[in-house]
Amino acid sequence: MSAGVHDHGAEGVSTRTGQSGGWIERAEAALAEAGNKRGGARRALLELLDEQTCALTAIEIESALGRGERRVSRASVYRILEELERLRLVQRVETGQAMVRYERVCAPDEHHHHLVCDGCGLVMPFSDEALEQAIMSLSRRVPLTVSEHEIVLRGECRDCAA
Amino acid sequence: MSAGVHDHGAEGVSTRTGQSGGWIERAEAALAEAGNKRGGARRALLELLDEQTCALTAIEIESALGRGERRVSRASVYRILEELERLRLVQRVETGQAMVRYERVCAPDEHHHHLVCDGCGLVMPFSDEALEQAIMSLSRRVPLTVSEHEIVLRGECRDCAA
DNA sequence: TTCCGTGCAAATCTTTTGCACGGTC
DNA sequence: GACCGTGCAAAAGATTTGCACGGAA
Repeated sequence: MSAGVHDHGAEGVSTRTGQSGGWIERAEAALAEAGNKRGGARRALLELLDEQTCALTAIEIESALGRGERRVSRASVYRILEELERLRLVQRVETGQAMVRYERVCAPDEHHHHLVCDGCGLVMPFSDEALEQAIMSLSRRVPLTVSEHEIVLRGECRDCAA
Repeated sequence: MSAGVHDHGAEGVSTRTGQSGGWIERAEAALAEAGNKRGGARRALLELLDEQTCALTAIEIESALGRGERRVSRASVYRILEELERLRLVQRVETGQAMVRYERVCAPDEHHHHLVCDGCGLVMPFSDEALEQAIMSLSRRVPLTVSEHEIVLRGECRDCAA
């Protein structure tokens, strides 16, 4: 089937670094549409998120940006992420690690979930068609108008098991 | 199939209040086995968790106990939950609501996941056999020795939609 | 008697908020 | 010029830790 673990050479699934079908452009357009002006901090954050393979915490984002040429204050990181989440350009990921993670929302066909290593904290994306089918079918039978779902598998990664 | 939403009169699934196949007894035994002495706070917390239909936050646990005859300090709530989690008698549930929730771990056939209403914060348990199958199958094809999984469906509950 | 369980208060850490300045429109 | 975006510092919460006492073994 399609248990695609991204960026790990497994059964062919999209790698999602960089060219993301113009996520940044889409984001900037949506932001403008929503009546926002441009801003350097937000631009830097968008570029960082667009390069990511998987979800980052606010702290990781802050320090990643600190290393580059455009420093961004932590308050701005949170404010910008909040706005992006509202516009559904970014989504939160709860990995059970005491801090929320954020990642860009990509095209539906790039929809994925997460593997978390309890040992080292590594977070990896994966996707599986059968799982999505089960979720979709389930969503119709539940007393809730389901708008999103999140799945996390926890365990021990290969390095930690070695 | 079996999209069982507990305690909502849907297609027959276990209600899980009270008689839980002796969860408290199992817990006390495991605790003793691990070299712990007895304690009033922990006993009260165990009884509370055993009565629950679904996951509670530490704060909710503290105030629920505060209303009863045995008050328990917040620090103890966290320490006890931590110990119970280590012994796999309790599990954390990340509902994306800024606070971690905890619930007792019951028999495998009572294994369930959660529906969360974005409107009012209501958390409901559900279980689905097809979903578990998909997860099990998937777990074998992933570069991680999977020990647990967590699924959250978010949306709008009937009351909030009305 | 020894050691664990618990309460209390202080410390940590993530996330949020208030305010002021500077840039965008 | 008006208003938004951003940095800084303080505030707000949840969770954790240090310490001392009382109960369990």
